[in-house]
Amino acid sequence: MQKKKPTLQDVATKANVSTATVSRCLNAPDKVRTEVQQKINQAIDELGYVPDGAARALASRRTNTVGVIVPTIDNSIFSKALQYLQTGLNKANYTLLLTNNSFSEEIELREVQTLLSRGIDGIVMVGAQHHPEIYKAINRYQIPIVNLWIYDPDSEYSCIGFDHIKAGKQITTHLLELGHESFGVISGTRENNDRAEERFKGLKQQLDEAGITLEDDRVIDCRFSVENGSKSFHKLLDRHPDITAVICGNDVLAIGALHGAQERGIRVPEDLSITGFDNIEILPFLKPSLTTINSPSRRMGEKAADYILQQIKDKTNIIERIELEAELIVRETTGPAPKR
Amino acid sequence: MQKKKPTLQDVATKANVSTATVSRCLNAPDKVRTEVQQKINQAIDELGYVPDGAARALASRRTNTVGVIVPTIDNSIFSKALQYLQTGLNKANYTLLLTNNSFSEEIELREVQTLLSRGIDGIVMVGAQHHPEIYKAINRYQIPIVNLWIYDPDSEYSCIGFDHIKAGKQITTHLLELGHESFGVISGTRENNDRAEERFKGLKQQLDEAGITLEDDRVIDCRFSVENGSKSFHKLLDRHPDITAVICGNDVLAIGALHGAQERGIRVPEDLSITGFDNIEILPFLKPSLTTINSPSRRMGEKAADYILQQIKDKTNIIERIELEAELIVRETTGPAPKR
DNA sequence: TAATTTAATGTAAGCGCTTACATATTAGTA
DNA sequence: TACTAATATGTAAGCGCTTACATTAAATTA
Repeated sequence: MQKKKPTLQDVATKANVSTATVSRCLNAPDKVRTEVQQKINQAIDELGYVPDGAARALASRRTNTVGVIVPTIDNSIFSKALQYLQTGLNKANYTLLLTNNSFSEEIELREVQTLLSRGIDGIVMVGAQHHPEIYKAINRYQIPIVNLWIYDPDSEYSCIGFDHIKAGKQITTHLLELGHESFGVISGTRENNDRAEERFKGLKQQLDEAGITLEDDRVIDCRFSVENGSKSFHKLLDRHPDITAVICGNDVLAIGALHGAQERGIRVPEDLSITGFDNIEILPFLKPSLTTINSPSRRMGEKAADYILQQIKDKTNIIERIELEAELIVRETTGPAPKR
Repeated sequence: MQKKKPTLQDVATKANVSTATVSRCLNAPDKVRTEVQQKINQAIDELGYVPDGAARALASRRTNTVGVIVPTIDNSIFSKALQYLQTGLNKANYTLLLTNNSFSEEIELREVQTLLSRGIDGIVMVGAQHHPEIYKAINRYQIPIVNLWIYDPDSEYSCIGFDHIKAGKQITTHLLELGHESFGVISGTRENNDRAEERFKGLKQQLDEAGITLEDDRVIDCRFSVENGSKSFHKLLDRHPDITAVICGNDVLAIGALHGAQERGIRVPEDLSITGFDNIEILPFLKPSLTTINSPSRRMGEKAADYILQQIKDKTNIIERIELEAELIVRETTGPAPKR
């Protein structure tokens, strides 16, 4: 057994000062004489003292941590944003606490409550659609909150991201311009996923404007996986062999669709075009490489860190709505619609 | 402004009991009369009371959280294990606190210190190789610790995983049996990554036994990315055009290598075989599909949860070393060595 | 030199909970 | 019925910090 963990008091005794001075030395060194600081730091080293986070949090009402909830960590697109978020927070001596909601509002609520109860100074979530209790709970704690990955000029809460309706329209326009008229959509899970839902809304609007009706059986909802992408592709083409363009909810589904096309001997893009969403790393290396939309992950992460830190520092809760651009990246899976 | 957050005391007052009773009602309900419980729960609901984690941690010396540090969250292979770990912990009402070390021992040390200082009841790390201060720091807190993703029968600390030397041998044996004699290796980063290092050791041993020398210029270290896989592949084949088998440190690198081969017009597996490691979801859908080794991610996650919870419950710190099997999955990127 | 600021440190009251111990209540036993 | 054992609740002392306020020492000013 080790000896008991040293406390602030032990350090104070050893350095012959009061606990208050040690505390100051740790939190506001400029308020303590250099000479005293040295004495204290030496005592800290000798004792191997490490502050107790719980006690500190209880006394100061701050934890120097920010909670983040993403739908799933099994997605490199979130991890990229998280990485920059974390880097930003670390610079300011803040720690990131990460959990995932598995695309469920109930789980998300529970996770938020855990985080709040543990104590966090700010919270970052993905999307704007959350369990109503979540906002209540967060408001009770008066901490800044930001919804990532979306942009809504009328949002009641701060958001940093891009306009998914616009993005959905963007990719559809690209296909319309190539002359496509018969569409299929593998949307991914739209339930509890406002991003996917809005992208879908956008593409549907754009098709409507072009005078193209998207019947329900040309749309397939499924969980995001390569396998589901492939299966759904087959389902779509069984129903509508005339489809020439398949819009996928994300890149993973699109990879599956591409595989499905190859299984059927459908040439991409000569016979049929496929689009993804997110721009994951592997896309340029696929054959054919995948047309997609790039999410500004890095900037979302950076801006989120800046925003949260600013709010914490100023003890304010100013709503900011930051729009970033999502960019269409045309590669080899999209081409002119085949002649009839 | 909302009214101030209610405390245990508020609940006690409202329910006309002492704070001790409320506390018991929350932590050991069977010690409180059902009638009183109802009264208390009603008060809790009406006030919207949520326990303060910091206060609870300070008073009880427990946090009901487990810290986990993975090299990077940008890897679906870790996320799968994490998912099952999280599920296991949640069942026992524990929360998972996740951070990443970016493959750096220094960052890992800092993250560990943050976690310890915040308060965690157990810690899970990946691999056995850590900053020496890490073990010291953890020991000081007397909490259970488990190293995931590795198996070492002589390990000083608990570990759950598989034998990477064996895995490295396994994949090499497969290629040797196919008649390959000229090898190249894209190992990925081996620095601060004992798993990659041991896999490399294993494959080298196996080649040695077969009387094949692996010169240094047949081995390339690089960060794990598709692009690096492709670049490294070209470098290898520029140096040694006779190479017929390329062993990659993980699947992502292997995908890059596969791409490199296609760029060079090298047929896989007719002219050259490629192997990966991890068995990520996309592999079966590649063309050709990738031969790899499957990591028992799910079982690692589950077992880690079981182990940690058990140790916390029993207040023990019994060292366990659990070996799981990593399985060779032969697909289309490996075939007989071409005839000279 | 005395009065007034300013800077450095100490004192001590909590932060919101848990828990050992004391006390009150009820059930069980002879 | 009186006594013991078991059960339920209350009392109050911390857990290890931060911080408002008090105190003291040093610097500045008139």
